[in-house]
Amino acid sequence: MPELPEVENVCRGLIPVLKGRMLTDIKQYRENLRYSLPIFFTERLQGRVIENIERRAKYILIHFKDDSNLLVAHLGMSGSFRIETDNFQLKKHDHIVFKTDQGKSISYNDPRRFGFMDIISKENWLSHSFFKQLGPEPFDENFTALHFYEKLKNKKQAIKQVILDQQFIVGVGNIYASESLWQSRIHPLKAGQDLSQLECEKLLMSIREVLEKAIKAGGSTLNDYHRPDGELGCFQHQFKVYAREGLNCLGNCSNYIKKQMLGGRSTFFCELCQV
DNA sequence: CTATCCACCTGGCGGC
DNA sequence: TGCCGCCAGGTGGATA
Repeated sequence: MPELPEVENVCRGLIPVLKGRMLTDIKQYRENLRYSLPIFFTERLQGRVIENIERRAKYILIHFKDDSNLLVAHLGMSGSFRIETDNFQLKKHDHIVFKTDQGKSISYNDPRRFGFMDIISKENWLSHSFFKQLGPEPFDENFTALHFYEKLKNKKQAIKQVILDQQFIVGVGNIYASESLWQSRIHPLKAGQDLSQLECEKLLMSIREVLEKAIKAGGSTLNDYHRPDGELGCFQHQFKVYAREGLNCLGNCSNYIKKQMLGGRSTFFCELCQV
């Protein structure tokens, strides 16, 4: 579910409810999500005042006032937050519930438990194992098409797998990889090192465009993804290729969308439009 | 180094 | 109705 646009929307949805608020009560219903939660997890967050919430790659970072620690959350495949104003009812797969001094409850729900949370030191957080290997943010203006091209030079891997690699560029997941490649008319199986400089420009531009549109649409809702306020994303209605196997290509051709497994992930594309 | 497979989990769907 | 296999937005470890 959560690629960059969804995580970005989650952060934006949490800010109005959490920023400046004190965590007055934290309940933890499991010892572990994907990994073990840190010891004294609830105790360490109790009474903390949230200073800000930001996104790095697909991670959510929660900063506290007068605290040298950072709460880090990753949604995995099925994690979501839900804000309840009153009469909080625990739902299936609610694993952690934060209550604020305004009486709002924010629950972290994650059926598959591929998500995780940790409390890490704020100092040198960038060198923490979560972050030190991450590639550039797609919207980082310092990351240019030329950098993209240079970085691709020795990549024999299929370009779709390259852009899914968070060490190459962060935030692109399985949906937006297929969408960006269709947008830039590049075949997902093309070797990274075979992309021309022009193709790199088109692809980086497409990644930015697709992610930007998806953020504005509130992300994509497949199954049960929702924003913290309960609103659904609607970018799935703008998919050009993802989950459109056998349907007509929306480019200037009369072809249909093909689906192929690549590195264990389904990949959607048009064999005529994408070269 | 790279590439491939697969494990981690639950749930939904289609086929029989 | 039920059972079974397959698939799902991500990441990271083992293996060749």
